[in-house]
Amino acid sequence: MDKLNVKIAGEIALSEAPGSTMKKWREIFGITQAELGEHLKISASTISDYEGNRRKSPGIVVVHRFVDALIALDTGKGGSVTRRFREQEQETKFFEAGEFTQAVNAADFAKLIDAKCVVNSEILGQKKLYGYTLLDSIKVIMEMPYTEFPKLFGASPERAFIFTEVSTGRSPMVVVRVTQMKPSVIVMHKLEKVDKLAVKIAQVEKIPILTTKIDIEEMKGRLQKI
Amino acid sequence: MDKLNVKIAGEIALSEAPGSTMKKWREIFGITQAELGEHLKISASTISDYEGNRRKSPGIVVVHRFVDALIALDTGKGGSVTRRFREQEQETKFFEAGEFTQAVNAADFAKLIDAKCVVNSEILGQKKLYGYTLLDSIKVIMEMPYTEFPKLFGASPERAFIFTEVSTGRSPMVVVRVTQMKPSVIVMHKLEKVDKLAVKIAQVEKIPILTTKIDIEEMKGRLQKI
DNA sequence: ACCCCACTTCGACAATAGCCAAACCTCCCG
DNA sequence: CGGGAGGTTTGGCTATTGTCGAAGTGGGGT
Repeated sequence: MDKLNVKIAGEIALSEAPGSTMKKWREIFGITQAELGEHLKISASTISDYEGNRRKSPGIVVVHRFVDALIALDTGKGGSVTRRFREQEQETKFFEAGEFTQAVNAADFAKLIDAKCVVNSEILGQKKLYGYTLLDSIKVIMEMPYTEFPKLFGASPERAFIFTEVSTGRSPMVVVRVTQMKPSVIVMHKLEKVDKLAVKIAQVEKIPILTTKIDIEEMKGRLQKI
Repeated sequence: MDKLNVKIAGEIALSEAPGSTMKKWREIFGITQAELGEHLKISASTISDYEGNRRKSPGIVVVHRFVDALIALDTGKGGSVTRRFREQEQETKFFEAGEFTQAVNAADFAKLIDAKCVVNSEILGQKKLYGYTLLDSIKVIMEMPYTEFPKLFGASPERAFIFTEVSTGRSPMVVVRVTQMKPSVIVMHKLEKVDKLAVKIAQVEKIPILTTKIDIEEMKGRLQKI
């Protein structure tokens, strides 16, 4: 059952003037009484009766059909309203952080996620991780306001940054270079060969770079088990 | 209108078997038909009629009363169920963030919320604020998962952290000291005298501390106007 | 001025909700 | 075993809902 549907239905059901609430939602969806009536196979005047609060306690079946009709008609038109509400619901998520309950050695971490160390492998074993942050590199770079950057650290800066949607791996490293964010380890998801500048940055910053090809959900699952 | 109420009402309204859903919720609340009936001044058998789905489309007024009764009865018993759901549903409710549309000087900000600067007042005028974060200090320390910390920053780290429910002000400052969160200004709500260690931390971190006694809702109102 | 569209208002009527009381189940427990 | 607590079932009565169509209102647009 969809959250938006439940919300609309709930609002109508708890309203002192259910009809007015129905009207509000119909208008939000930009649907005319006639359209609605046609879809529901009832006359437009019936809709108006409801919206005018002629029925003080419409049955929930009416409410149910009403809500479904709004969604269905909206979907038929491209679903713009529905989409807007769904988007509103989920706060823009640029990243996902997780913490480990105990320190994890970076080399063990690499094994866990089937990763290969492509840069600075000699210092990998020295790094400890207390958590990880999964980031969509495109989104981080293109959409995330720079003021959000400090957020990426989560509880501890001693963590792995796992970049997804990387092409050459250069941009993520540039970001690491020019900002305060200095993770212990960087994982590039599904990266073929690492950009030269990226390698240089990693060396200067003394951050090992790992690459892995396992599925993201699979990876999250494995990390959760720590 | 409360979210939990809307959710229950919405679920009932959209259910194929509304009575069963009503029953489910009554049981979740651990209320007997008799209790419910008494509260609603209808017979228990009527409740059973509904729960047995004898009415295919109960009116929303019935649903409304039903939901209200559940909440009221639960509240009368201490509100444990209600509380549990609220906690479950809003993990992010540890804090409330707001952004200003323009930079605000910290000294002006202090005036706006009737605050007095008790530490580092000489640098107050140098600080700029782009937003604020209201936090319940007890909750933040006791209940907030580490992974939520980064969210506190909102759009910009140059903001005021307004701690409510403070006793001496020491713990919030310790948190600031040991984590990455370094706001521009810290406001302690209704704090009598500031703890000595807190003062020291503030000096080390160069963060002014303000205190104010105005009502929180009043404060939110004033901040919204910026 | 005229018309169309979106919407409102209202009388009518069959179908259903809303409610009760009384009888009936079913555990659980001393 | 006996009884009480919690729940279900059913017939029955009245108040409302669910629905229509016809007639009416008001704001554009041409």
